[in-house]
Amino acid sequence: MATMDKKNVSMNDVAVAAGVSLKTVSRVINEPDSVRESTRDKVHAAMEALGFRTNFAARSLKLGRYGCIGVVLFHLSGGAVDMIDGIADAAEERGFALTMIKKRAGEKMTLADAARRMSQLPVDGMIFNLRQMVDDFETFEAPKDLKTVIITPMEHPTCSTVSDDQEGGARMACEYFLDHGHKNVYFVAGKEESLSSQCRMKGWRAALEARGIEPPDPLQGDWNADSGYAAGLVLADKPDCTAVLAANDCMANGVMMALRDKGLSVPDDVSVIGFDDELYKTIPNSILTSVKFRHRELGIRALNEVVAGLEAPSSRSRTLVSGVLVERSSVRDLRA
Amino acid sequence: MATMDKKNVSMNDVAVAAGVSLKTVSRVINEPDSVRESTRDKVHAAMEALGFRTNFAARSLKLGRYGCIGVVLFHLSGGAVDMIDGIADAAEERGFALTMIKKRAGEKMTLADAARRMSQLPVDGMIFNLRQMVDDFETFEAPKDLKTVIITPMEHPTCSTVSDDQEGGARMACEYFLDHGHKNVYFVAGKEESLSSQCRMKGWRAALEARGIEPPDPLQGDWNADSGYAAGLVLADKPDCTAVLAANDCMANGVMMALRDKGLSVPDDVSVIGFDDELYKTIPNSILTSVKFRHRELGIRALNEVVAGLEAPSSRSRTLVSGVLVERSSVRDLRA
DNA sequence: TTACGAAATGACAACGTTGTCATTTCATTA
DNA sequence: TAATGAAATGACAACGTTGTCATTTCGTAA
Repeated sequence: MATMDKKNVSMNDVAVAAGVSLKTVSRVINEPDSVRESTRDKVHAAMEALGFRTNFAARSLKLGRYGCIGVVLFHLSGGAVDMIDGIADAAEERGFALTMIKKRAGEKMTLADAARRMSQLPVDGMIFNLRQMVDDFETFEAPKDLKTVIITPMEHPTCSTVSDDQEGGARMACEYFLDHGHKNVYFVAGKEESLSSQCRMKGWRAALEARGIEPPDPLQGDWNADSGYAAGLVLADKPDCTAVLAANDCMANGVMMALRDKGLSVPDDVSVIGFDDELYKTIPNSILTSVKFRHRELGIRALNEVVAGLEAPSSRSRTLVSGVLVERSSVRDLRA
Repeated sequence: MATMDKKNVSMNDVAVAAGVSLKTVSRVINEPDSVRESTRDKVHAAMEALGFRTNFAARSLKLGRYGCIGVVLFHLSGGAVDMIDGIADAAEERGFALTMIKKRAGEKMTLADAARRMSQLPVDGMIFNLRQMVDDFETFEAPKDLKTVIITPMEHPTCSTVSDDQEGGARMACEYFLDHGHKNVYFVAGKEESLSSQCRMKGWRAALEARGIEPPDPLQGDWNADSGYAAGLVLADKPDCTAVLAANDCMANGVMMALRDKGLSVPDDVSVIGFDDELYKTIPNSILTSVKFRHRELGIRALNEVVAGLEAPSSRSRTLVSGVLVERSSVRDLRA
């Protein structure tokens, strides 16, 4: 009555039970067509009965690959969900699993640290999600045998990178203001160390300067609504302020609330554009025009780039995923 | 000049280069104290020179374990970020990496499917993040050699589960209303298929019934502000409505906006409580009292439960992580 | 029936580690 | 200096797969 269940059922156990050779079991799994149907059935029955599952370690040792892509999260923010979603879906589709590690809060992790850790894990290639500066960014060289893609707005000298076109998105929003007859655009920045905020600011500056407009001093925020509100109070007192670009929707909302509290109307008195297009989730009948980035697409591209690099020892590439301006009614047309 | 760089550097290569035996190299890595310092240095030098990194597959094949915990995302929502964050941090701390797979949109994945896929991957135990019902929930049995923890508000007959105490959180909010002198509480639900919404509703019902109050019909929402706004318009017309519990903050905000548009004041005329405590990010000077769940803690608990099950072949357990009522000023005290 | 080529199956080595046990080297004491 | 035991090192097998090549079985035609 005592069924002695062995710890791990191996192919050999299955082979013995089915009365065939080890190699035949292997064939049933990897090239079933090369095995006679009657034999196949016996083997399948034995596998079922014993509860066999192929051993990942042995298999990948033999094959020399894992079928896993590493993901290093230097930073895990809200937008990261959709990106991970994209990475995971694309991986699934191409038959890969993900191996994930994360920088701990407070911990200092360089690209080299991440690469070192990853290369001890079951991983054929890797993706770094990097939204802030890191010490060895310029000097880092990826392991030659581990295709590495970095998700970051910065260009890297040797690694492939993928990014939202944050700068382009900001430029687009600015030009939208200008094309609607606005003569100037104020900017509310996100957290200072955030690369996203820096890029958005850069795009804003570039767009204004391209039309010969001197950019006013940007206002410093911290991504949250309260900092936007504070900025809005300041802006409400500037008579030349007709257009405000806020580095995200929460701050944009803060700005709008402050303007309203100061007796100004959006968009009649002041026009506002935000980023991320997420205000509609929280505010009913939201009117905020916003630049939306396709984070999911970003993840998909990153994963595809890694997988491509696995097959062909590809060179460095740079992918930009453009943003989309979601138009609502927070921008007034000053022409005519 | 042509340096022939071998594809993979093995311990044997290092051993030859350092003039020691294979086993000595192994020892330098796994039990450095048992190796004379001079030898150790030679080996380290050789490892450095050749760029040696231990082979994950071979190592885990020999050891019979991977040092990885599997995470299955049946569902990837906003709150999941913090949970993943917790899982990842706790894993890091205990020296584990994560292996992740995700249900694709539209795909049908049962617990058995997930377990089957995972057991072919490098994984010592696994965590399922399950926020909706799944066909084989009741009948599922986890592989005996793979400790399985399910993050879900439902109790499972054989697997350990971890969950926010959603029901308790809703009860807490309700009682808070009642303790402040309210005679009844209306409820705005989230998406119908969401277990979170169902549990929150259950807690709301239970709290009212416990005080002999007949719960009014709940209003159906879809998590977004607009659906909350619609509910708010309806509630504004109910003279007996002094307290509204909305299943999340976005809908709560929608309710508040509708009430305001109907000329009612929060909290003077109607009191409101939400869930998740995230409105303050989007709304400046937010007054919304909200039940906050500690998703990060949830992830940590889940991971710890898995790891504990690895060491001691533990039995089934059920962990509830309590919520916290973040008090602001959206509830009026009707006593006195 | 026999011979033949193709299809199906099997024996054995190899992947790169770690565990077991045997052997060598070293420092210490008589 | 020789004897002793402890410390350091090494030889070899084993983990569970897959690749290579040899062998057996089968169906078909002479």
